[in-house]
Amino acid sequence: MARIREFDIDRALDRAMDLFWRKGYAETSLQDLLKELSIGSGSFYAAFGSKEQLYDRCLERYTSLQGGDLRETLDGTADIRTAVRKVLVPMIEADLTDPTRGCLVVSTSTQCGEQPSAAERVTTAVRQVESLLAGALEQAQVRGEISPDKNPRELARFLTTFIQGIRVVGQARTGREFAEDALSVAMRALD
Amino acid sequence: MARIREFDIDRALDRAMDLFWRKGYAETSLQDLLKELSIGSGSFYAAFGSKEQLYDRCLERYTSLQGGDLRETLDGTADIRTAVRKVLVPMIEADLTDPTRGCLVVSTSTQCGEQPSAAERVTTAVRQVESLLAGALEQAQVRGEISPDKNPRELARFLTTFIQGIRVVGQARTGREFAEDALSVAMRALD
DNA sequence: GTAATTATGTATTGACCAATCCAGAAAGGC
DNA sequence: GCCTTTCTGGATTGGTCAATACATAATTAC
Repeated sequence: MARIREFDIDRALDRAMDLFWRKGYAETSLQDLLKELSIGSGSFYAAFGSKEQLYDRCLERYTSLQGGDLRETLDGTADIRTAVRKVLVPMIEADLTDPTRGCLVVSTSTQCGEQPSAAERVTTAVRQVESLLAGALEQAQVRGEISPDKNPRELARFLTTFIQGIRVVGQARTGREFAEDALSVAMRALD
Repeated sequence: MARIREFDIDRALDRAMDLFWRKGYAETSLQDLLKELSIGSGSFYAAFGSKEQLYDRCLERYTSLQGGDLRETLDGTADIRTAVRKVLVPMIEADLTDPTRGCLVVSTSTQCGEQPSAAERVTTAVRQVESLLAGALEQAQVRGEISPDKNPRELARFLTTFIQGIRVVGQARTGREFAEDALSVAMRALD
């Protein structure tokens, strides 16, 4: 019927997501993207519409991947405290390894406040984290790991907020000890 | 000796800081700044050097003002729990009133990772919050408001991290209840 | 093989960007 | 009044931006 596309859209999305993640929306120019994806502008606009639309798809992909990871960790770990640590420690490590990267949701929330679709995705992402944590905490409470007088939703909202904080101080380069001290206090909220 | 400057540098700095705060670094063009400050480009570059240098001065001003407010609240409030609430509740309220504004330090940390002077100011700002909180917590411990087996520095690092998280979820528009639930759990860390 | 359709990449568009230039204005020294 | 100095703001610079236009290449249907 017609000429077939020479590049893999999903691979391109992954690469674009990674570039936005590293450089941020404003600092990533179209030329940067074309170079990274090794395609021309014709192909770019035919496939993605615009830089803004591509960013939206990348953000969607990011939150979907992050949500999947979170769900997997929470579902696959017996003890809730171990599970929460399994979620948070890799974040601390990631920020130590590469402080420029951070979290795409956090940077979107500060950079794209004027773009409605991005703002909506940020809200959804935070709500998703809240809801996954709340579910895991409820189950842990049923298992008796969490005191019956705790409120799982409150705890989930607290942990969600704390996670965002960890991503910020991670980028602030305050070091491992800082984040680990904060984490050890936060963990006691579950007791 | 020579012609005197027709605008007040400090007033201009305040207005510029406010503009950067509302729109972010990348989204604030030089024309925006010139219009906001009601000056021409000649005066601008004579007074501030460059957009980047101006941003740095605005950030310095912001952290200095925020630090002063924090110190004042902590010093001027007898009970540490009341003091911490007095710090956090207005932040929650501010994010509800104007979710686009957020915190200049948080947005700088995600936007200006490549600019060394900005990154350094972010680190300093976070360290300053940590240190002010640690001082207040130590005093509270001496007064007997905080259990002797608590570590003030750990608590300060925790609260500092949590504050950054509050600023992020504030921009994520998850609503008042979310932030207040998170806060009520966080406060129990002091018990 | 020809027509129809879509992908590709270069060249180009108009807008905007931060920053500089420069001619003139305003101030004080003498 | 004149000279020196600094401020002022419009005009201009060179560069980059996202996006489009278009000629060409590749593919399938028939």
